[in-house]
Amino acid sequence: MSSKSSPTPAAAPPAAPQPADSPLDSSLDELIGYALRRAQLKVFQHLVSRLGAFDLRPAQFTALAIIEQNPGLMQADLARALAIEPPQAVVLLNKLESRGLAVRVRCKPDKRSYGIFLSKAGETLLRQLKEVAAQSDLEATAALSAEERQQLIELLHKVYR
Amino acid sequence: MSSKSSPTPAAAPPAAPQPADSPLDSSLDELIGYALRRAQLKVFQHLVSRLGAFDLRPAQFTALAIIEQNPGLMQADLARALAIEPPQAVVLLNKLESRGLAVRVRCKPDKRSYGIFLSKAGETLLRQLKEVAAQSDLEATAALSAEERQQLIELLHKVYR
DNA sequence: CCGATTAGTTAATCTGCATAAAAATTCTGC
DNA sequence: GCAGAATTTTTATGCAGATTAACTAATCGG
Repeated sequence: MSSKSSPTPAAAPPAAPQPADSPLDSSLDELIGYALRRAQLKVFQHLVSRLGAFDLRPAQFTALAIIEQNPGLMQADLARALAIEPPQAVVLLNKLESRGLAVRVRCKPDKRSYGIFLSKAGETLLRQLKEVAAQSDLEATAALSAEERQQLIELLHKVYR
Repeated sequence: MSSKSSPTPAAAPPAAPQPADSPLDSSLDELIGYALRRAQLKVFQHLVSRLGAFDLRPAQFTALAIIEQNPGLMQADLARALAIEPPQAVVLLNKLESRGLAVRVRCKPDKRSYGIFLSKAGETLLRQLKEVAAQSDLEATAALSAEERQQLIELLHKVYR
């Protein structure tokens, strides 16, 4: 009986696993990382579907918001703020610029770098997007009270700050 | 004045944006989705580096934990629990099986499906992995007290349940 | 027994993301 | 002021993860 070719199963077949997808984990439920991943996935997907109406991805919305708060910043700064590599900032900005939402301006004494700004259209759209994002947030976290939302935000800030 | 070829910048160049990466956002800080994404990224990357010592990815660890809790489950069930598509479950299981951590057993009356089980080695390794994951969790959320961790977990469960 | 359905697999494709190298410009030491 | 190092952006390449479509094998319903 020790001549099994494959590793020996460690438990006997209990016939039917429950087909529901909710109680399939258990030891994982104690892990913050696991809960974070699942919650983030849900909220993110909700936002993706909402931004889809504008043909935008979350990172592009984030980029617009960062540019608004830091007009004239350089691409390398934007990349760092988005936690992406510079080459990705290029394609992201290309998209935003080709859609007329942001502009690269050669204005510094240093002619290697650009200053990045929102266009008027970008500013206008961003105002809408902020509302959309805020609402998406509320909807995706409908199970929470306003108080709990505030608690959650503060705890999350503590984690990544 | 209306003859600009590119979209008009909406703000004047304020010379130097602060190079720090911390205070680059602001309206984003009110969004739960944004905070979730950043916190999740941090905790996830921490776990990735810890599991790297075992040449495992987080999804593989999660799969092992799910198999342990649901011995004999079918691949389709596993895919649903992991929120991945069946073809991905195939490559994931191939890896686990080739490393001798899990086994597919044709045992059901239905000879199309497999029952999936942990091997002895898989059970042993999983015990270690759980400790590693729990510790990684603690380290990545070192800014929180035990109480705050419990609060955070409960809030996150409310969001994705 | 035969068509329709289901579980698993394979293959082709796509995407996001990272790394490396290239091009243009600025800075530094002498 | 000039050669070489450093910096900002861009281009090119490659890779891991994921999705889709098509294929095989087995079950189910009449």
